[in-house]
Amino acid sequence: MQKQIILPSNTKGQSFFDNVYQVVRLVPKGRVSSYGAIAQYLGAKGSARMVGYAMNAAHILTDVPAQRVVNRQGLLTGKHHFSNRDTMQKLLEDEGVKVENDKIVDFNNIFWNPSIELI
DNA sequence: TTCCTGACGCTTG
DNA sequence: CCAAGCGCCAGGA
Repeated sequence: MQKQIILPSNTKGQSFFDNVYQVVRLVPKGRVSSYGAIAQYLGAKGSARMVGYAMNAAHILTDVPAQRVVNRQGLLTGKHHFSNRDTMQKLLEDEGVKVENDKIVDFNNIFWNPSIELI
């Protein structure tokens, strides 16, 4: 039921950012993804920065779970962009994701890769 | 239009 | 293991 399909061809006309938001919205609760994985899924392999930049803009949107997107090491690199320094961690832990020292515990196990999870 | 700035990631030393 | 360098490219000034 979580498996949804995002057609790249359907993103035509939309900005790269909107594309990113769609993927982020599909990250299941209790799971996390990475900037690079999302970028790769969108066909912008070396443009993980763009995903991060998109998250910065997503700050104003309420339906984009930006806390579920971290860097490839599982570090909460974007925590400073939330209202409070610990908001990101709090949101994650509230979803059952353990965070220790700004890093997601057992990151490899709860990592959600759109290129694999989405068809 | 050009210049600058990034919530990144990989390679090297 | 840690640090630095480079590539990536969409927006805003």
